[in-house]
Amino acid sequence: MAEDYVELIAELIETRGEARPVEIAERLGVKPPTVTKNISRLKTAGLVRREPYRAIFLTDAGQDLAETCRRRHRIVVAFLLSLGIDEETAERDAEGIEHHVSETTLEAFEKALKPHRRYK
Amino acid sequence: MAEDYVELIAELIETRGEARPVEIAERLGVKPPTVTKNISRLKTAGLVRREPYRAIFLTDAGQDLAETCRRRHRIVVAFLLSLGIDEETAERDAEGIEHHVSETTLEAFEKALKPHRRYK
DNA sequence: TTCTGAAATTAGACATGGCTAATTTATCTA
DNA sequence: TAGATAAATTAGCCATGTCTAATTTCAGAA
Repeated sequence: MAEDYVELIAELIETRGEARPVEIAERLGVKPPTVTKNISRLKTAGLVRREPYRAIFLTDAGQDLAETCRRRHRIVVAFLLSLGIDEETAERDAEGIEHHVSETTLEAFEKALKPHRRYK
Repeated sequence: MAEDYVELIAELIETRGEARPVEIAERLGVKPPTVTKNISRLKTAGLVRREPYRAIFLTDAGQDLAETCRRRHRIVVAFLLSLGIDEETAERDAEGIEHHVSETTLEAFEKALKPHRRYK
């Protein structure tokens, strides 16, 4: 859960300027109360900083995790695309796969990708 | 959960002659009471047939699901191996990945694999 | 500056999947 | 055949992640 949230929060901050529960709920396909509860868990875990009714920010730890997740996501998507899979499927499958890929496998994906230069 | 269970039950029946909770617990890394509870859920779901204190059998639906899962598992493992990943990592990662791979991606894996002929 | 509508939160319920401790059942052996 | 032991089950607890209904807060428009 944490990974999906910090990844999305980082993206929202980048593209929208800030991350709001209502946006997160829409993007993750859950209801706002679920987001509120999960954000407070992330806060307890030291991944986000925030005051009630305000926008959500990532702590340093949160940013690190987000960066790790986004790198994995990028690599997995690029790899699937390099196999000829369509973008929508690649995105959808990567979402599920990225949480289960070891560093070893990720490196193998990168290596298999290198000659193509279709990512980054 | 159901997929992991039926997959393992099918394998145990094949290699051991029968599937017992204690074996399942060991293989999945959970405790026996957890297995009892989950088996009864699988029974409710129509995937297994069984009487208390007896071995576990798959219904037709359970066998179909097991077959589907095992095919996916085989393909994913073979594909990871074909990338040069070691067996242990391939097995471990496949365990997580297989539940998130669409048929489209699975076919892409098979296709990428064909020239190697290292599976089946 | 007040009020209204959207966003967020709280409260409380539910399903899933895990655990420990205690009990029951089945089986094998003495 | 009677006990002992290993397997299985039951009871009851916990954490996670979801929901709906009700309430609170905030911010912009009248």
